[in-house]
Order: sequence, then C-alpha cells, then structure tokens
Amino acid sequence: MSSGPVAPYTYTPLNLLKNGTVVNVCGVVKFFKPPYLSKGTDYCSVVTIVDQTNVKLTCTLFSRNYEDLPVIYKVGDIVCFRGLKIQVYKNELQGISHYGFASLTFDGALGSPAVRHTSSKSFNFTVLDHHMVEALRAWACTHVSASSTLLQLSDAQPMQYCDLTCQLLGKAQVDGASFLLKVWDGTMTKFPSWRVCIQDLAFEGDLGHILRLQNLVVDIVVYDNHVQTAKSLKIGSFLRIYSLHTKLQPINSESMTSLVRLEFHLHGGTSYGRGITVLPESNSDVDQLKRALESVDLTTIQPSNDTCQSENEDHCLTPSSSKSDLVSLYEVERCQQLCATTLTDHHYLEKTPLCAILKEKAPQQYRILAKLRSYEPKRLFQSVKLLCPKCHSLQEVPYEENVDKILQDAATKAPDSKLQDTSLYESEVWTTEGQGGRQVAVHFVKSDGVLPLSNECLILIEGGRLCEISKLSSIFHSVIPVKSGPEDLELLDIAAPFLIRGKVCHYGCKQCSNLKPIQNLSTIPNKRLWIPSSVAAVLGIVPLQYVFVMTFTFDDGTGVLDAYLKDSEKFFQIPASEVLTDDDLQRNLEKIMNVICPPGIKIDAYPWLECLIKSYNVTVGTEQRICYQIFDTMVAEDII
DNA sequence: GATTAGGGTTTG
Repeated sequence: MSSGPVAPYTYTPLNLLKNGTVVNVCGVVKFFKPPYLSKGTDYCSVVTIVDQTNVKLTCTLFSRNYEDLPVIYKVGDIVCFRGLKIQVYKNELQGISHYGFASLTFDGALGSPAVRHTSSKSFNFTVLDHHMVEALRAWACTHVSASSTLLQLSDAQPMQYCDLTCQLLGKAQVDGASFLLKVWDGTMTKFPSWRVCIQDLAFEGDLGHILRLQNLVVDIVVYDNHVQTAKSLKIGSFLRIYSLHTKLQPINSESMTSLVRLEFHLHGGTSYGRGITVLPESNSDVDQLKRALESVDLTTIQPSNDTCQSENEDHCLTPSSSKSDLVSLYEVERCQQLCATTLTDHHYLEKTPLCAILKEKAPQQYRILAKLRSYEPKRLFQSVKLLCPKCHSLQEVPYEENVDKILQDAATKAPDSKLQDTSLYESEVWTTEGQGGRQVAVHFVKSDGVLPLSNECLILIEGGRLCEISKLSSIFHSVIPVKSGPEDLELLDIAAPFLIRGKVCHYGCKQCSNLKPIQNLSTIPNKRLWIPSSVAAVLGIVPLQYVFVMTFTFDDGTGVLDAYLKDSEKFFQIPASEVLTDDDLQRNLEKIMNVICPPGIKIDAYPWLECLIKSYNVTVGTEQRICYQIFDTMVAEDII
C-alpha cells in the first residue's frame, strides 16, 4: 500500500496499518475527546478505536470546522474514517487527519438504525460501509464493554467522574475562569447538592421554573477552556457533560455543626475526554431523557430550604470573594445553632461524654453529643422489622411470595354460600377462568345497614391472590383476607396479613394474638375509619408494629458506643410501615443517612448529633451486658 | 502554510 489517494470504499484492518500510508479505517470507539478548540487554528478531537483484530489506534483529528470532526456521543459508537494518515509517535502507530479527511459515525447498539448519526459532508455512504458497521456492532456487543460512566444524578456518588446527560435550565458567567450551568435530568441526587451564588451575576434562564424544580436542579461549574463552550450553549438544549467530577464538600462553621454538599465540577483541560457536547433532538438518549423529564411529578418534590437563589439574599456570598465562597453556605445562621438531630423531650438533661457513660451501671438516661461513625445495616431496607409491642419479639417482614403462598393455599377451598350476605356484609362471588375454577368471594362490609362509598368500604375477600388484593386495596378502604369456617368467616393463618390498607400489609403477633370471630367487626363503632389497631382489637389480634432497627456507632472523641435505634417513624420522620413500598421514602432515608454519616470524608467533617440514649441490662447466657437505645430524638427538619 | 495534540482527571 502506498501513500496518496486511496481506493474508495476499502477499509484496512487495524492490524495491517503501515507507517506513512493514508487509509480508510472503521472501528468501535474506546475513548474520545469531544471536539474542542486547539491552541492552533483548528478544532481538535482525539479518538481511540478498536476493531475485530483487537488492535487499538489512537487518532488525532483536526479540522477548521467543528462539524467536520466526528461527533461521537459515547464510548461504543462506531466510526468510519477516510483519509487518515498513519504515522509513528512515541514508537506507536497513530492516525492523523490527512487532506480530504472525512468521517461517519453510528450508534453502536445492535439493532439501532443503520442511519449514520453524524458525518462529514463529503462522506458518501455505501453498502460496504453498512456491512462494516453491522459486523462491528455484532463484534462489539461481546468484545467491547459499554460505557460505565454514563449515569443519572440519582446515582451520583461522591469522588467520581461521570458522564451526565441533562437539560440546560440556566447559566451564568461566574468569573473569567468559571461558568455556572444549572441542569436537571429528572432525578434527585442522594446528597444535598451545592448552590452557587448567582447574586450579582448576569443569569440567563427561567429562575421561576428552576425554583419550582427545587432540588431536581443541580449546579455545575465548568472551568477554563470549557467557559467558552458554556457561553455558547442555549437554554433548553440537551447536553452530555463528560468526565464531570463529583465531590463531597464538608461545610464547616465555627460552631459544632458541619454538613456536606455534593459539588459538580468540570475541570479545565481535556484529559479523560472532559468536555461538553450538545445532543441533537434525534438522539435516542435525549428521547429517553425527555420522557423522564415529562414524567416528573412536581407535587412529590420535597420542599427544600437549601436553595440560594436571588430571592434568598441573606445566605449569598459575593462572587468576588474567593474559593469556597462560591458555595453559598447552607442556612448558615441556623446551622450554627442546630445539630443534624434534635431532642423531642428531656431538654433539662446535661450532656454526658461517652467515656463517662461507658463506666456507669444501667439503667440510666443520658443526653449525648456525638458523631455517627458508622451504622448497620448498610442496606437500609434491611433495617425494617416487625415488632410486637406486647412480647417485644422482633421478626422479619414476610416476603410477598410467602404471603401469596398462604393466600393460594387458602384459595383451594371454595367459599361457603351459607356464609354470604349476612347483616354485616353483602357478598359477590366470581369464578376465575382457566385456573381450575378458583372462586373469589368479596364481602362488602355495611355501615349502619348500607354499603358505603368504595373508598370508605372495608371488604373481606376469599380465594384472592396477592396481586388481586393489591388492586382491590387501592380502590377500597381496606381489605381483610378470610376463609369460610364451619360457622363463620375466619381469618387466615396469622402469618398472613390481617388487614391490607393501601400498599401496607398489617400483621399480628403469633404468640400474643387470640383470634376472634369476624362478626365482631360489627362492634366497631366508627365503620368509616377502619383503623388497623381497632380492627385488630375486635379480632383478637395484637398488631405488629413496623420499626426501623439499626445499630448506630457513636463517637464523641472521648469514647465509642453502640446504640440501637428502634423506631417506627419519629426519628427519621418516615413511617417504617411505608418505606418498603415507597421509592421516594427510600430515597429520603438514604439522603438522611448520607447527611448524618457522609461517606468518603473524614469524621471531623461529619455533623454532630444530639441524642437521648438509655442504658439497660441484658443477660446473654451467663454474661451480663449493658445495651443502649436511642429515644425521644429526631433528625433535624433542615435535613429531611 | 505550519500548527494544533499526541487519551490517562483539578486542586476551582
């Protein structure tokens, strides 16, 4: 092969490249730097590709025009280059754009349209190109791992570099070397994110809209060479920001309190492909992003106090001040007075250092000021248990599959027609199709002899599966699974829920319950409320309570002490009964834990927690131990 | 017409 013009439409495999030749190549993108303005006259892009020969080639591409460089959206895209000169640099072959260079790029996903997503004007697409792309796609799906750095804000962890796909909502030049972008992707970060002060800055964007979106909006500061790019971005456009740095920053104050904020920086330079590209509306990831943005329900966003916008001037620092002043301190005044937790009682107690508590006998009550060094379990949903208030036994929340098994077993027996339509309820019976003639009976409980509205109506169900009961519980006030007994309807096994209200299953204690006839429901005075505890009482059930059970390891510098948290909703202000079936509540819980025990930073920067703990004696075998439990304490409103 | 950058994280 000689240098000079190449025969059209032939591609050289990457293992057969020769120094000094000009070739056409095709490959899967392993790495790329989105086009940026070089220090010379041209735009530059660096792209590393690999093909079926498993040989990699790094290409340095220049063009006077931004559009003539390959516009690659992610690692795994497929590119075809024509007019690429091969030369040696640092003892390795490299590609460099030659006169007449042209490129074509494709989405790398198997089965995605064969239509190119970008190309140089001069690139003439042929059948051969199409075959090359299909072959590379097929090879890549088993040989090239997809980009792992693409993520959503809700998955952002501190101290990582990631590629973010988002929509631009606002922008402002901070100073000559830094520029603020306000963006969102429809998800919420698991850490409170920082707020750059925009007071005195020329801000472009709809602040009202941004305020309404609250903490779905994050601030990104881009530096140096990226300022120029940022200036040219249009509000509303869809962006991909590459190698965005997330950093958890402790916000320290003179007082005992410190909190953290998640910062987003796009540092200067182009290392690791740092840069910003505007994604076209036709991009499939934009399509997905748009759907996510449209489905955001603004009514479910928690109101936050941690925004620092122009209307909130007291908390803003001037942009002319240096370094951390860029960050508006989070409710500075309040932080200086408050801990991340507050006491709900016993304010008269003096604080006791942990070292002193560890020397004393139980039982006692203490007020402590300490940091949360660590906690268990780390997987927060594992902290939810069922507690019997009478015998104090703890048990796991039953798995849905096991509950469904009990219901299925009960459904093998047909409803007894003698037990239908009583003074307590009206009944309807259905026979399911294709399920061995399973019969489902629903008994609608009357209130003062008449049927109430469905959302006020308690129903008893025989023969229903869990999925059916779930549907009914979203329509009716509450559902009680029952079976036909010899004389009356009866509750199922005590391992099954005795009442389902909304998404929450209520269970009874095996040891302490003593089941009574269903007809006792008629003795409940107010048949519109159907409070689970009232229903339980007339049916002879001791209801189990949903509780968070966690071990907190406290450290106040004088000692380390493990204390149990056993709490249904007071501490986190999140009902333990609902957290398992509510993603938003789970996210809130995770966020609170990330604030009171922030990962990835030193304990010095953790916030202080003020807690009440009580000590008690426990005998394990022959050994006497002292345990500690948290009480009358809740996380501060600021961080909920 | 040569140069740019030549992958491998800022220190805000």
